[in-house]
Amino acid sequence: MNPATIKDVAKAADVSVATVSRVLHNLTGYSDKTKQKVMQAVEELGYQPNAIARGLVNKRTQTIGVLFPHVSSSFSSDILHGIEEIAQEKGFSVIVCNTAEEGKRTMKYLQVLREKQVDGIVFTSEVLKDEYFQAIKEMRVPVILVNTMSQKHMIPYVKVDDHQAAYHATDYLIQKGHREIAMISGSPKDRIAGLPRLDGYRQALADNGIEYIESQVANGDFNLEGGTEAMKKLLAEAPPFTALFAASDEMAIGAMNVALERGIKIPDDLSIIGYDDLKFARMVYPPLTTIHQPLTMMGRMASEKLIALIEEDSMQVSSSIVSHHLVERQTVRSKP
Amino acid sequence: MNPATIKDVAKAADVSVATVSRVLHNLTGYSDKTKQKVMQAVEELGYQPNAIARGLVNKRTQTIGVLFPHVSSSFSSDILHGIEEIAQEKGFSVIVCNTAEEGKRTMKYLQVLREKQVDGIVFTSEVLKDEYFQAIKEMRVPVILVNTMSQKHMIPYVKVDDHQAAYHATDYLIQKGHREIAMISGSPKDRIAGLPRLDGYRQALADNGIEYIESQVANGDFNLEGGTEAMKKLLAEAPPFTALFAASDEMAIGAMNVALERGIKIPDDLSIIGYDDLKFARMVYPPLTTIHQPLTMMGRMASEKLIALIEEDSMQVSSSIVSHHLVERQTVRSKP
DNA sequence: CTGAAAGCGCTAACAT
DNA sequence: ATGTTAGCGCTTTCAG
Repeated sequence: MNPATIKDVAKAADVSVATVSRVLHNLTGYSDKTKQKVMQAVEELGYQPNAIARGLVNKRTQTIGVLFPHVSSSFSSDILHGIEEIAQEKGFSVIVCNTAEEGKRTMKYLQVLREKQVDGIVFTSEVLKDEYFQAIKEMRVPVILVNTMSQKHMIPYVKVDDHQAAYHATDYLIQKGHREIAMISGSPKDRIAGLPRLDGYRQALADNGIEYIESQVANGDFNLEGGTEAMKKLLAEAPPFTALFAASDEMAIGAMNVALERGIKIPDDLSIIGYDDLKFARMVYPPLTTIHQPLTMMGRMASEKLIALIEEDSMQVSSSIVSHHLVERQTVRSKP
Repeated sequence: MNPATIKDVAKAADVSVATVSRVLHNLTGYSDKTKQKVMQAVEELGYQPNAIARGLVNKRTQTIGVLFPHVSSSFSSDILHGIEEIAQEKGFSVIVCNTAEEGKRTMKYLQVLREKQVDGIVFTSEVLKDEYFQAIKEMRVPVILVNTMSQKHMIPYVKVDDHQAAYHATDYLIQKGHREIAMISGSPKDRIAGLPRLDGYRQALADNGIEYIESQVANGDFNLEGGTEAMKKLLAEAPPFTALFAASDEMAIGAMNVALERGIKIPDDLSIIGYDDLKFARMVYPPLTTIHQPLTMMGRMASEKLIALIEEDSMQVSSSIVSHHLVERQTVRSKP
């Protein structure tokens, strides 16, 4: 008693498989009576089409692959959420691929996705190495980049303008009267999220006639521990500062915690602004003022673009810089 | 110039497709020389097997489906992380399915998974309705439940013992000398995570000769806002309490925030213990003492069990109660 | 309006 | 050691 196939339905309805296929796809070319017979047979047998067989002939699997450096971060899961939402709406399934740190498994996953004949790929938060690009190119499926981009290759992406957002954050602090502003950054070697934010910070300082002091910037690797370490270093080695821009919420919170431990009051003694606006930014106390990245929306946009590319297979690129915004909560105050 | 198929390889290597298939699968029955020829052809043509075609004949897709009520929560993504990790190790891909609140899309997704011929299903954090059970049964693939269970049907699950964990949390507070202990719970109608935790709390009180006071329990729906509301209610309506058990970290943090706002010092004036040990539990200040659920590990276990069921198709059930543990951080202190 | 038949790319008997 | 062939379940000409 295997699952019913289209043949079984055809037999039960006493028609040919072609006809069954026709009514199942709402095509023309059958009488109402036939349709009834077929529908009834489908019903009785509990027939469900086999998407694998269909995929084999159509060369379309209605499936997309999404690559993440870490699936368990709040960051990635917000993006995934958006992607999945649109995908399911449009009748696509999504395969998640955790490429692990440094994209160790990226190549392997790209191969799997190829074998599984996915119709498209979303590549997130990682630099698109040439190797990856080649592999994807050989697959002949559309790709879309989220939260990353490639200057070398013309691939559509969806991201915020990191430079601009960092500028915005820093400038906000300056408008609040701060002049001694430290920064906890990502690695400057990170050309996607590290350098641009650092540059945005420097530019904002420069535009406001504030000298950039190298010791006022510490690298925190984007995570909590990095943030606490960087903060300690800043407190020990940097000239005094009244405000701090952290290039990620996690680092901002790490910094807040060492401030709290040392009796530095936030925002009274020190103003802090973060970056990302992850869910927990509003859960800490005081709630963190930060740069909001519309991650779920970015996921949705990426999904939409990708599916458009798949369906029309008009291979024209069109990237989106989505706008960040600054969420004022309670970790920044005007300098008296 | 379509992607090379096994036929192309066969032609290029001047052998039959059967032989190509043989060497590709490391079977026996070909000479070394043939193997060389085939390998070379594969290389030259950049041949990659088509998993869809393979799936059609093997009736195996090497794909599993995972259903979540919300993919974007830290909670779900930790589980997903574990599932994906093992799956990829064992050569399986995972399709994520966000069933949305109240499992609105569950049935629809179950159908998709059936059509896509997944080899197995992980069902998480939601009650398995009869309707779902029937649908899965018809698919004839193994299922495994994570963070939920079914008394009605014998389906293997992986979860912690909520009753016991809640007992543990409450008893810990009692051992620290507290006697007036409030609780912020989930809905008592939630038979998976709501009621058992409430019962565990009550039992611990009872076993220690402490009277259960109904007004000392407020419902918070597991989320931040619920937590703050519940805390406000408790503060307004409950008899004074020196300790609080929140049935989720989010609610605990919501409670902490209102405490902070009202000048209630934690843990000096009030001890708080949470539940889950999500990533941000250690990011708040003071770091939250809580019940740790090994979510990633639970995901791994589920994945492992599921794949075992798929591969041996020994349909024997075997559930796991995984052990929680209490993480002492800084939100609980002994009552003087 | 309907059916027969040729594949889609691959695996697995069954021959040789 | 190697080739031939019959499907897997479905879609889609092409005939009637």
